[in-house]
Amino acid sequence: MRIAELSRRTSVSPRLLRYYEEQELLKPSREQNGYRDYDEVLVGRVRQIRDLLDSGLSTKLIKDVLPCLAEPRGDIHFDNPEPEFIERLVEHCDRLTERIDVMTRNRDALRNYLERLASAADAPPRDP
DNA sequence: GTTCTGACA
DNA sequence: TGTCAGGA
Repeated sequence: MRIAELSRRTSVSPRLLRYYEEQELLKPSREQNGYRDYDEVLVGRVRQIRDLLDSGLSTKLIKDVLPCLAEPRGDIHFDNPEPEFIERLVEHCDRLTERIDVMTRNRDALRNYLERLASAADAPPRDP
């Protein structure tokens, strides 16, 4: 499919899709006229890139981790054992854990407020 | 009409 | 990231 269709199906602008290619996150083939030709499976890959980016991972790290995540069940890539790489991933996991904790607390606080609000509505204070 | 690359904000 | 230019 061409860039416009992938863009429509992933809600990612053509500009960004070209940028992802520039960062080597995607490598679509080309039609004879030079137009990018995206494989069906890339729809899922683009969404995965979006999720990873949203989680705060850099495009550089995503580039290295994508092939690992894309691997079929069980298989693990050991060809990239660089300690630096592992360290970055561990750091990111830690950051995510921290954010999840913060969000969980915020959600619980809001939920609690909402519950008290509902209770107050059920048993309103008697009016004069 | 659609996409491409490069450049600028 | 969006947008514009100048081509194909």
